[in-house]
Amino acid sequence: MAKLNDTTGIMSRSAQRRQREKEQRFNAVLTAAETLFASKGYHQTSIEEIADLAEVSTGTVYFYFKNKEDLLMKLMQEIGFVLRKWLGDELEKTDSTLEGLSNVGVAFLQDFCVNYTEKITIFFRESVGQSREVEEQRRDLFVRLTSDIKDVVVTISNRLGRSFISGSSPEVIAVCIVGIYERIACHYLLWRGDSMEIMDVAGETASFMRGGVEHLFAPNGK
Amino acid sequence: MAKLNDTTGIMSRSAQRRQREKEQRFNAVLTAAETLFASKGYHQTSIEEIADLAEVSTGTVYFYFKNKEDLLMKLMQEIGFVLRKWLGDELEKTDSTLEGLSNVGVAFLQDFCVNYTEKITIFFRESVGQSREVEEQRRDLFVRLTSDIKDVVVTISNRLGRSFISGSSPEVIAVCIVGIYERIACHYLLWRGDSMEIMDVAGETASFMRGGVEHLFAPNGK
Amino acid sequence: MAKLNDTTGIMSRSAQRRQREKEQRFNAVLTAAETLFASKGYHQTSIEEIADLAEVSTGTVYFYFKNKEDLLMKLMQEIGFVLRKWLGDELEKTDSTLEGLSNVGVAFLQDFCVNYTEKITIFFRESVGQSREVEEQRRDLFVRLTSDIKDVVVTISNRLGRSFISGSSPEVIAVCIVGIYERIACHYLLWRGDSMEIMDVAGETASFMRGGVEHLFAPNGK
Amino acid sequence: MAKLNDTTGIMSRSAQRRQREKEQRFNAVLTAAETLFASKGYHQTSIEEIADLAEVSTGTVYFYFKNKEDLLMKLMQEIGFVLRKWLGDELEKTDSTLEGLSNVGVAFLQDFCVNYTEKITIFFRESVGQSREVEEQRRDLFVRLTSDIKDVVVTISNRLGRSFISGSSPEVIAVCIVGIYERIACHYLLWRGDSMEIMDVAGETASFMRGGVEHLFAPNGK
DNA sequence: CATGAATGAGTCTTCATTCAT
DNA sequence: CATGAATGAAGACTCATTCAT
Repeated sequence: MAKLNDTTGIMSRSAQRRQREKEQRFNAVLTAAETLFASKGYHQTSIEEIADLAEVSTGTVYFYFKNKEDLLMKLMQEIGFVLRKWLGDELEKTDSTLEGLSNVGVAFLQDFCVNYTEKITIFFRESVGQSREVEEQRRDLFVRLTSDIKDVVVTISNRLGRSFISGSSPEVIAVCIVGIYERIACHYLLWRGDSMEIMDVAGETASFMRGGVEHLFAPNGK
Repeated sequence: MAKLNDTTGIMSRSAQRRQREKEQRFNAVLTAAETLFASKGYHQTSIEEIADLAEVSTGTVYFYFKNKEDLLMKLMQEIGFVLRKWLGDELEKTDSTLEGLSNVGVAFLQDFCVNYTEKITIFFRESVGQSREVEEQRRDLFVRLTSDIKDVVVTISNRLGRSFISGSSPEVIAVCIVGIYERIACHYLLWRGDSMEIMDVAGETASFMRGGVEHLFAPNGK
Repeated sequence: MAKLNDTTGIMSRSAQRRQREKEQRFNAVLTAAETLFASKGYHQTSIEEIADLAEVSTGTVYFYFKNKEDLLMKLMQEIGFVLRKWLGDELEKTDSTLEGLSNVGVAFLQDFCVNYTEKITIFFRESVGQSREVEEQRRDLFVRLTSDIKDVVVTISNRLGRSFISGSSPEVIAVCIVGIYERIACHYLLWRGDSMEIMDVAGETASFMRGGVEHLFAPNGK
Repeated sequence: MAKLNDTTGIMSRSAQRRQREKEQRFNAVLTAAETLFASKGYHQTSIEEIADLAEVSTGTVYFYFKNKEDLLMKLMQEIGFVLRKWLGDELEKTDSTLEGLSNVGVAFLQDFCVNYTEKITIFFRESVGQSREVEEQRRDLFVRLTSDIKDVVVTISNRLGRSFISGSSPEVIAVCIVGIYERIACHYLLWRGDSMEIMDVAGETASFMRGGVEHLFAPNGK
């Protein structure tokens, strides 16, 4: 996962072990924070609780993270990394068709959200309305995701030989898609806590998305 | 706006005035909280700051509101009231057509969000990830809005003599619509802070929405 | 009971009524305070609660009493008055014999404490450890009661033609007696809350007291 | 005195020192609280004052004690421990005679009260009429002391081959004794603040007590 | 006189952060 | 490096008291 100091030089065995232990500690703290932030909320979680769960001291937390906010920032980075990695992989599997995009949407709800509920919770709930820095990073991640999706949408349109009704369409589409999946996930997974239901609605959600995208294609030719 | 004690009995003039002043104070505090929560954030705002801005003492704040959380709850109530009132009025103006729904979407971004940016900010950002009670109320409001929209969608489909691909479609549609408008508002208004841009994208957003809705109509078979 | 302004002059009927109402209000507040102080404790009782129970406003409380402490002071005065009145009456009934003193002791536990539990609670518990003024008044009442008892003890000894082993004996005896009855009341009534038990031990307590007094008589030498 | 964590395992020297310092801090805070509670009163003493006197920060007070009430509770524990330890030691010195009991009574006033005036003040004054928990602990201590004394009284009677006029006599006697010494201490030491006088009355108090006890012995008849 | 809304000083309490060992 | 005790600024909240009506 995350690397702390990528001092990829020659190292003695013991130095390697120490290096490994450091990374383990770093990840232990990060994981503990993820668990607690998701279940109790960012403000309701104290550094001491995180340290306890990670089986380290509070001081150690501050060795790896500048402060509580930094912990959340690093967590967001990790979440962003995992999410975009997943999205990239999924998108690659597709053949740049609307069908493929639909499949990714279904997979997002049925696979990603179900398996990474904590990450989703932090991204969609706990990181909201915190400090300016966190908000900025949150926005960045959203922008990047939007951009990823926009690119796919553009690719799809090219492949189909279609254009959009305006230059801003791809972005609007991407933002809409992100909004749809955010709220569907919140509504059916975080609030209703029902991973059955989300399976059911995944298909319809994808249909809705597809309909939206198609509706912004410019009238087809001639 | 908000009424405190609607003791609409016989009252002396002076009693009426005092009653009025009480309501004014209540609203002054609520408005101050709205302003500060929206600009600085809920946690970054202290009761003292709210009191100062409302030109009352901290004690007065606690006379009208049980505690800080209660202030946020009452604020959410007010926001919910205004938002649903606005939505209800707008929806009524439409003739239960997709065209009408699109217009409401446009108006939401171009009118409501621009004129009530603070309310939008609190609803979409500052009320997120707070205590269980606040989260519950937030969810309630979302559910109610979703329900409002679902009803319209059903009405439209009836009027068109069309049905949906599944029984859950109207709800999925409503959730998607809410998600779209939430994120579009956040993206273009709260983050970019550009009320020009939101004017531009309002139309395309409405188109996307319309496409999504239509795509969940069952094939219009004979 | 307590008089507020003893303006015993000529008064119009309405003035008399108003006077009466004032006294009623004064007593209502005092009684409410007594009830609440005894049941919830002095510090746990707010002026507002007292006002509510007395069915007046907080402002009215402050019209009759300088402040919260004054309320406790006046309450102590009332308690002191009732207690010393009762004691005086009871002692008068006796014929200045040890037997008579014993009877008073029994009556104190069986009658007074049972009928005036709230007053006892405030005197023995709630008035303890408050401000300097209250503590002083408490001490004064104790001193007065001690003095009352000392006088009786001296009278009894005179009547018996006996003297004490030292000049300070009567006072020591009185203080001991007060201590005995205070703790017996606390132990069996306030803590065990059992008014049955206190009936049982009243006799033995009186015996103990009697034995103590007699033991401080100087040897009945020629 | 008080031990915090009696981890009597193997410890490095420095760990031992740190452990010792922790206990010292704990005791410093406890002692500061004792001093201030006794002199200014529980409610009139703020945590900040205690921290100042103990030369620590307010945070440190909360590191060792859950809250202000806990501080009082722990103080009461300590007082109870010291008092019962002293009483146990003194009673052991006696040969279970009334004479011995009298001596303990004298020593209580002349030694204990004079040397531990603050503890006495808190036990007899400042811990009264606080929260339910504190009152409960206070009662517990009283009950325990009463029980200790009851046991001695029973032992004495056995040794003398005498019985009491009723089964409840030993307890009544014990409660009376506790009451006597409580009030004598308050009257002469806390109120008059005269440690001379208490020396004088100690003997007579003991005589009174002795007379009381003897008077509850059943007639020594054949 | 009675009312009850307004006041604001006073406290407890939390907890992120630091740093000596 | 890890530890965890110590720090202290910050803030929520209470409630006795006042005073305009």
